[in-house]
Amino acid sequence: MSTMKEQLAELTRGTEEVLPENGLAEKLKKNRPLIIKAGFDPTAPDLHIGHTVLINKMRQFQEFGHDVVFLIGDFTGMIGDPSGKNATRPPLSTEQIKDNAKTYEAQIFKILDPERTRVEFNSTWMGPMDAAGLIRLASRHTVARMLERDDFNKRYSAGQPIAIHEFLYPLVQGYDSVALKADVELGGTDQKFNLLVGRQLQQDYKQEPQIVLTMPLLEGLDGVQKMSKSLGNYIGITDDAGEMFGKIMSISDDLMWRYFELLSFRPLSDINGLKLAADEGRNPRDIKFELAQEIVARFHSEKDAEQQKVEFISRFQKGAMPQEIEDISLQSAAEGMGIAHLLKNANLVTSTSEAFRMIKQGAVRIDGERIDDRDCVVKCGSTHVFQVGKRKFARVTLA
RNA sequence: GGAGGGGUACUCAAGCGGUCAACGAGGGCAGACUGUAAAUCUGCUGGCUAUGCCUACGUAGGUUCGAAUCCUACCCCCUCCA
Repeated sequence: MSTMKEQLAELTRGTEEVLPENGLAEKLKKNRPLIIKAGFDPTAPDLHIGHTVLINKMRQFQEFGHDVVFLIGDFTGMIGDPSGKNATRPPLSTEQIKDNAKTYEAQIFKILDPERTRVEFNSTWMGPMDAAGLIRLASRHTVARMLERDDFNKRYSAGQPIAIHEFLYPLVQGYDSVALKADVELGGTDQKFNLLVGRQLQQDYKQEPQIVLTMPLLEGLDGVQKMSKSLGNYIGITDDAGEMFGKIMSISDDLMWRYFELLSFRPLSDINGLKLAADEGRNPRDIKFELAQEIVARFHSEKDAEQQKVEFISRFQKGAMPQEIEDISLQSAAEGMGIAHLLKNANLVTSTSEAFRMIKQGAVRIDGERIDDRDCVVKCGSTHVFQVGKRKFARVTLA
């Protein structure tokens, strides 16, 4: 059993903020399992490793014997949030939410211990609440305080509209903490305000307010914008091992350190050692290997991680063809098929126009030989490896 | 309810009768250089049965030899006033 001090050091590692500052220590002094809450949106069951920053933190709490609640905000999901740009986001059905929850579980249990994770839905208590209850809840907070929230504030002073229901979302989220009697709530830095509303509501409901612990939002592969599916700069936790390994290897050196800090389970002393090694001339690429291996091992296996490293070295350091190339069979009515059509039919490009463009730019190879002739025809009864760019390969048999 | 502003490709943003598949920027993709890093340079960035054709500037019509550009109606968004 670790001392409280050690616990505290581990639990605050990588956090953006802990509010109030000494609160967590106070809670830990209680010497009982704390209730740790973290809320998730039911509409996006496909997690990427950016989300795991938070889940990793949940895991740490779990390791110290605390109770983790994975809260799915299905109530708001059922209403459907009409704010934002894509106005017609359809409300989710109960069925869909159940499916999404299953998907969530399959993904988060690669990190969390299922035995010690409670999955809850806020519709459990929000569903039965009537209009009077909601108004009572709304009376706990003032417009002025709502407007303190940064984004509301900006929109308000910029004369942009804020719909009434947007004020209700933080209240509902805060009420979730009341319903769960949360001791600690984890969230991204963007959630800070909402998490603080939880504290206030708990006090109103005569509970000891939760500790708010915010985690930074992880930058995406571009290193600038936050990781998100819609920006396409993400590493999905269901990505296959090769893809995952490759994506990690493609990040910049600066970003690598950020990922070490937020994604690695290795102790800080280890990471500092690696930084020192880099300063002394060790190739950052090799350090990146270690990161890639750790992450791939987490979501796949040690064996996969090792294999991907070997594969990576042969592919990119020695310029070999990939080990596994998808086999595709195509039929042709004529005696052959034009290269552009073949590439399109093999899904190496999205259109024949794109195929022509790629050829023009020297990105297309057949069995390693660059193709310059856009009218090149591949004869039937042959099998060749086609390549577009550095990463797309297919072994096509033309019948 | 009234007044005004606006809807252009992945995003922002020009264009306001032909030379517009649509300037420019960002993003993305590809090539060179590398460590599948960054930075930098270059090219590309609607589709097709491919040196031509087809579809695209909110939607539907209209004027015109010709429209993203003009007219009409409609839809949507935003701001201000009430």
